[in-house]
Amino acid sequence: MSKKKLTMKEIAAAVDVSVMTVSNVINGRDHLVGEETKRRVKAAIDELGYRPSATARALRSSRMFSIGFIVLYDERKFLGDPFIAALADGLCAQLAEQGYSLTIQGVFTDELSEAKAFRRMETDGLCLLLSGSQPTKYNLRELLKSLRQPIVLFQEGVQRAEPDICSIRQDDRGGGRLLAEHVVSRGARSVLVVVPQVEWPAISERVGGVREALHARPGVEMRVLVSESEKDADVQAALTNYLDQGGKPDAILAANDQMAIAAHTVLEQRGLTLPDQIMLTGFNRFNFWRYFSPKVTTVISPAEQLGRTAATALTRRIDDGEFEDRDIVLPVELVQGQTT
Amino acid sequence: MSKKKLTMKEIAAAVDVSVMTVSNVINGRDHLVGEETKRRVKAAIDELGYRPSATARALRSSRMFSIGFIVLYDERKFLGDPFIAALADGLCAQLAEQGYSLTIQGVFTDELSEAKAFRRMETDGLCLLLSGSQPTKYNLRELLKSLRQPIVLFQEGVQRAEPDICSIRQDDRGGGRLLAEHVVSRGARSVLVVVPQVEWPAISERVGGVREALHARPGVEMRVLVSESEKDADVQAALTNYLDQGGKPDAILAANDQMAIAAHTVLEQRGLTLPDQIMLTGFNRFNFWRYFSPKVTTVISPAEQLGRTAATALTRRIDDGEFEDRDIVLPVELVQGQTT
DNA sequence: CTGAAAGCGCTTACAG
DNA sequence: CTGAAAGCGCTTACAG
Repeated sequence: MSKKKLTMKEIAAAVDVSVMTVSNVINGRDHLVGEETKRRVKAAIDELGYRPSATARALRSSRMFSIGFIVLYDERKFLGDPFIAALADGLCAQLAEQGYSLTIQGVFTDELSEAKAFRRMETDGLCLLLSGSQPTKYNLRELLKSLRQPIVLFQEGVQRAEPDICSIRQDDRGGGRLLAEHVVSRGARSVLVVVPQVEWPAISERVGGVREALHARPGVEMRVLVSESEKDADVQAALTNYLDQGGKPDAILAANDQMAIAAHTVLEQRGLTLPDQIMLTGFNRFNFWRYFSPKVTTVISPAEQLGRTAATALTRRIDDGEFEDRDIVLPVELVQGQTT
Repeated sequence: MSKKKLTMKEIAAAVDVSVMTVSNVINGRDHLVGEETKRRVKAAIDELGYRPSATARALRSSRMFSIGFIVLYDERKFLGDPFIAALADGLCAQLAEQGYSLTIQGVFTDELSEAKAFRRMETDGLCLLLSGSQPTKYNLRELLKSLRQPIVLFQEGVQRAEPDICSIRQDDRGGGRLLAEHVVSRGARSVLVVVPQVEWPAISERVGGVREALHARPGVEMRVLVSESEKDADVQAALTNYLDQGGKPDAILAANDQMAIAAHTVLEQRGLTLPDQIMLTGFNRFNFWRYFSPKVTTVISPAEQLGRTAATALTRRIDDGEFEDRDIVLPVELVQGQTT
């Protein structure tokens, strides 16, 4: 194996053709190269172990074959969050299949203003998972437009007149509907929805779905309990307070599995038996779900599939010049556990 | 905001200096630029919203400011695995701080031979998490050498005479020792270590640590139970079989938390109470750990810190030309749960 | 089907 | 302290 880095020039010299021809062979422009020449060039490439410089290609053709994934987060979780990890996993797997690589970047919400992260990214497209309050998000939108890259936004609502942004999300509304119908069909007449204070679009959708389903059932009462955050202690404090004040829901629909599990501790302490005296549901069924007993009735998040879908949508967009579909919603599925 | 992409040329023209001077300002070569010139260049950059092309810089200087993370895996887990996710998280966070980006790539063990993943990577350094059997790993080593990039290997033993490979791992041996000493100090006289058949170096180390600690305690018996895989069903089958044949360990030390939790089901079915009749320990304490009851005594994995350490080691290596330390071991910490 | 020339946007290595 | 020239390794746009 030689010391120096090989270039097209060396290959061209070895086969005695021009670099142009080598380039054509490498890029599969078969109609521009003779059968025999092609064979000889390929042989030389294999033999000498040449690999093209992606950097040089990128500089000249402004195609990077690389997608960026930027995650905005408040707390210390990022890839520790199972949703984010699953998204990244799906993205990575699908992009690899299409010959793209994935560059990941976590950005703290308050560092956003500098937006160094974005500016450094030299990619053909960007995937974004936002978080934080709406005003921050608004500034972000402005920023995104200035990047002139196709963008996939995860778990956000449809975009207005922004043609180069594609929204990909799971059917949170449908999930809310499924869960509400499920507990009602099992006898619930009063439902308590527990949500964190921060307004994630996904969570609003879930609540919206519950409301929609219950509208069709005039006899069923729905209340919303807002906990300060999605942390266990906050959820438990809010629920304890609610029950102390005489609240007696037939079913508690938590905004996600973690919150449902936190709520379960309170119910257990009070000696409430599930599902007889009270029902409980979560949302998402990530990996940790199976370690908790009882198994909480929940809805399966297609998180990895969201990532794969994003990869496909973006690479198509890069090839075709526009997004085929700018609002993609993936279905969720109810899983009955032991709590309903 | 202009349509066309800005280059250094435009900035240079705007301030009426040469591109060379703009380049010097951007790269902080302050001794080469006058105070006043520098100020004016910076003003123009801000005003016009110029950002340098990382690609062009990379082509010319062969510095990518990018690190690759390649994960070899057999099963469908990749970033779904909490260890991998934590590693990636730490890497990403620390690299971002140092102005580097992270490119992630998952590679199936059996696709390794093609090694396309590696060849495509244009990075300044590589982090690797291997898996699979030893022979595969051996081929890999050969491959790594041919890449001519500094490499960090996670959770592998020290490398022989390979100067540009740095091993970073947690103190699995020490963790094994801690757990063994702990159960012995609480009265265990016979210890059963449960490991999966696949030989991960990290797991061999854990077993080695247990053996080491028990050597110092002549009265204590140690046995090793090999389960076909680390899957729940396999662990449970192996343990059931062992107990059926009359095995009566005082303590079961599982190779990790998942396996400990799987084992717990078997102990529970048999009506064994923990920790009185039998003790149980795991390893790693990832996020899911807290969802299981009882809390299993375990050891905290510094996984995220391993990632951060890798980032620091690699960027230093890139700047200094060689690794400062080629075998870095991070400490683990015992957490007593309710099972010992 | 094949190739010589120009250039992507920077940095290196010089000369002033 | 400042700048003109060359070149990193490819692809684009042409001419034959």
